[in-house]
Amino acid sequence: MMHIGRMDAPVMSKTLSPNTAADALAPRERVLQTAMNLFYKHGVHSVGVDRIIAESGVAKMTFYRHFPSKARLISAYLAAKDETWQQLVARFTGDTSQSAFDRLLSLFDALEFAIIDPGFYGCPFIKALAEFGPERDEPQVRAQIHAHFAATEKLVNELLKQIEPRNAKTLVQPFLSLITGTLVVAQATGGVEVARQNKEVARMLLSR
Amino acid sequence: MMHIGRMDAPVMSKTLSPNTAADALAPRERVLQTAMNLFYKHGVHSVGVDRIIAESGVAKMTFYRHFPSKARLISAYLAAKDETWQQLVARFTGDTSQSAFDRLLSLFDALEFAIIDPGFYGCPFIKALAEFGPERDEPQVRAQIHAHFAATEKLVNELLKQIEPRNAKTLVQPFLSLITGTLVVAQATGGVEVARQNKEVARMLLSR
DNA sequence: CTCGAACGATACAGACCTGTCTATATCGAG
DNA sequence: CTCGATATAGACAGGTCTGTATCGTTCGAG
Repeated sequence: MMHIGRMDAPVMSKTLSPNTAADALAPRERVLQTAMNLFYKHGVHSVGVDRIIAESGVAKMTFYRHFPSKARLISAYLAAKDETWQQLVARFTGDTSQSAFDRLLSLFDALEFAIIDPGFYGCPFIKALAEFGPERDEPQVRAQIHAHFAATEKLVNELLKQIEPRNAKTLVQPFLSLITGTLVVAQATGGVEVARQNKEVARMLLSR
Repeated sequence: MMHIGRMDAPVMSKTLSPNTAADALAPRERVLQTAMNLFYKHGVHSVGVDRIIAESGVAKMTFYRHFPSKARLISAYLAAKDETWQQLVARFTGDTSQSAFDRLLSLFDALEFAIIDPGFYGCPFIKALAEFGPERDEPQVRAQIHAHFAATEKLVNELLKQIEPRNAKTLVQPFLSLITGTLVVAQATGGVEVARQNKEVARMLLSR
């Protein structure tokens, strides 16, 4: 349920000494890296496997050996994006010696950190939610998307219950709105100041 | 700049008396209606013109007479979505006899009205923003998307300047975050209560 | 050294994509 | 009635999509 990718992990079969520099990665990692960039930038439905295969410099059969279908590659892409996001969140809000108040506010520092990256093009899961509508196909992908939002909701809910147990229920979704809205507004405007401003708004909401 | 669609508007060439009921519309309107539903539900890139032509019961040449390319149809789709949204906003916030405070809060009633519709699948422009990344193609479509967000920002900014002129600048993007976040959270969770909760949050922010 | 697994290169199948073309039918205006 | 505009029906071109198949090569393990 957690790991979508394979476990065999050839990672470094040949080229024991790093050859050139760029293409020294194992084929599976080259494919995944290329897919990460292209899927995130252009959307999963606008990028075909042919392009990923060409730009990753891998044979088609090698691609299909590691990812039996495009849907599996999309799953691996979302799983990797989720993992980096969870690590970022843990880095900013994981210090349990801090107060829940500070930890929740630090979530907006994590947003700013993500947004300030020049390679930021919006939240991958909001974009994936837009590309996979209420169809019945690709249930695996849809499950990953919802799991991501559920995890964020759980974190916010637990922190809010420590801060303001009485108003936690009515504040969870507003905080989720503020978080997702930060990412959408940053994507639409290209600006980065929205994260800091929303952090102050969050502080006000918690300090009534 | 405003109108993307054609002006000729055949609308009712024949069938002066409404024939059956459903397919009594002019071909152009049938195509646009079908495209509205399919594009909004499945995303513009997942739906081909062949399907729109088939489901609208129109000949291919008729389609291409009214919409010289798929991009033009997407433009017409977004223009129509924007028009209905602007009408909804005007209906809820256009009463200038009310206070700017009440008008801005009414915007969240408009959101609730939109979300409560069983055919709600998220904000068409957030979804379009996700499907049209930072590419250089389709500049017309990208311009429409940004014009939509700019219009919302302008409205919020003008209302905020009347309510709290001193803090308007730092509140515009938080309010835009709250608005877009409302739509994303409603899409992701399927719930409708987020609109009301965010309205109360907005009230708190304006009543410090 | 030999065998087998992984990889590269490329051709191929069948479906779908956008957009064009031809031929025909209908209907209102002059 | 005739003409022109608009509609239908459907074939077609050229490209792209996902996924499979074929043929070598490379390289490490036994």
